[in-house]
Amino acid sequence: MEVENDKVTESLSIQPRLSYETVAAKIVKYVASRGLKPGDKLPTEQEMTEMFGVSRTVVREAIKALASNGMVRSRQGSGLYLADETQSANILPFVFTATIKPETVAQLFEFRCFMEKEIVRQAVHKITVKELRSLEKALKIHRQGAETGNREIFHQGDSMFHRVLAESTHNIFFIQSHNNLWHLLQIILEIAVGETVGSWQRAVEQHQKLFDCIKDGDEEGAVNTIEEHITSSSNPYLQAISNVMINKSYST
Amino acid sequence: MEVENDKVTESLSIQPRLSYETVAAKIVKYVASRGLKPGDKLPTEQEMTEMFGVSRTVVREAIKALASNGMVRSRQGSGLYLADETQSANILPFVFTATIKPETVAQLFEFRCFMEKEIVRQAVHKITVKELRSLEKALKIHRQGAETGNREIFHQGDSMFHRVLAESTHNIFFIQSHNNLWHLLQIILEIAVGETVGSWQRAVEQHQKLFDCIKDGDEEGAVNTIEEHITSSSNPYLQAISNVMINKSYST
DNA sequence: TTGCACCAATTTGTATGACAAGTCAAGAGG
DNA sequence: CCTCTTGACTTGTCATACAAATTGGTGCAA
Repeated sequence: MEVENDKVTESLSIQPRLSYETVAAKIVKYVASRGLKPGDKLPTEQEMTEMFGVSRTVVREAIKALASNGMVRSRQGSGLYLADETQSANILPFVFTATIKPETVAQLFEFRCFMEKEIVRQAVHKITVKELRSLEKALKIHRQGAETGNREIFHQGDSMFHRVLAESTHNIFFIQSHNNLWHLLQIILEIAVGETVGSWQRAVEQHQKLFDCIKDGDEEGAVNTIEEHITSSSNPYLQAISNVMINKSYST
Repeated sequence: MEVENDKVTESLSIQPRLSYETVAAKIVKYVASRGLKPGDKLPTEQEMTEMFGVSRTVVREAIKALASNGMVRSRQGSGLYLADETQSANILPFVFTATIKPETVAQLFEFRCFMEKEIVRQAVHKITVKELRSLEKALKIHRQGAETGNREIFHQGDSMFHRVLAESTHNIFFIQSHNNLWHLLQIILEIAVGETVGSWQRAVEQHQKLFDCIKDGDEEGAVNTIEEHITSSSNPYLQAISNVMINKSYST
């Protein structure tokens, strides 16, 4: 009974026990109360030590914690700044590599499919003309990469297409979630494969079809297409990860 | 063209610039190569300074970065440990949107509603008996808090209920997304309100109804209930935020 | 005046030493 | 065998010092 209670309290983390957690919370509060925007400058470490009455060590650890979550960015010689909203955390790749398992990857794709379907659903209704043009541009790059066999170009088009799609929801949380997911996919791609995954041609066709559906306002068609797209692209990933896991000798 | 290329490379961010990032990466690598599991002990800070050839300062900042991502947990006097499964590896962090605006909060609730509906939908099918018991326990705490007017107890029950719900999806990405959302809500609650929001009694009733639906396998009823729950609880937040924004003089 | 190089102050990054606070296990004593 | 104490060990915090990078201004020269 008591144990469970402790667990709850801990997970809430409303009462930070450690000093650096307190300071981190205070920094967040400071930022919010001042209405600071991305790119704005934060007080210097020295000023914070005075503001919060702790040593520079603690302030720095708090900053590092926030930085690893992608909230602040520190520039040597210059100062601390609020990071760009859409930017994702920088420690994230490292953490993820430690916990990657075939099971996790399967969950990832389940989650991604769920997210992308909603993104597409919203895109059909909310996308602007400008975004539609960007989508078309991405599609063009994507196709060019596939035809010329240029992996980097292909990837760039792919990435841009999905990014614009996410942005067309005009909801920062969908955008960030998508960014994070995409980031993780890149890591998996890098670790497991390093080579081409699935059929490039098919991917381009699916993007084209998706684009047409969105342009025509065909929600059902768009959702079906994205689902097919995600599903067909997930299998190669899963297989690749399995292979990597097998090859690696895990001494338990 | 060159710039764009750099941007892509940067977004992959496999090359940490700062020392503490390098060390963080090495720690993760160490963990992965040893196949360490949640709960396992890590080398001491002292050992790490020797392993990586850096000062204890850097090692500690690296640890703090990993800790804030939920990967490691440090216990004073004891040592460093890999965090529990559910807590480990905060893979999907929301970059805290520094500018809390009514618009952002509205987006947050839209996103949350979308997420919670799916969580509930999955919970109906996947929840275990044990989790159902935990849910009931949370409900009991929640009600007790409401009846006695104890804000902390009430909140504890509320938090536990939703957490168990998320865990019942058995998908780490849903769990983490929920954790992050909840965390954001806490911050907003603390900044904007600091007091009770909405009707406690109604919240308890909705949880009870949701519990019954899940127990009976009534997916549609459960989804409708959670939607009603989120919607009815979002309005007070939005209003509170609006008030805060108005009261605060924002000199742009 | 304008442009350039230089310098000095500021700020973050890293290293080191010290002590406080908490944990843990071995050993003394019953 | 059990309990308590002690002391070594480990993380938490503080203070200081210097390195490295940035920034803004100063002064010289064209």
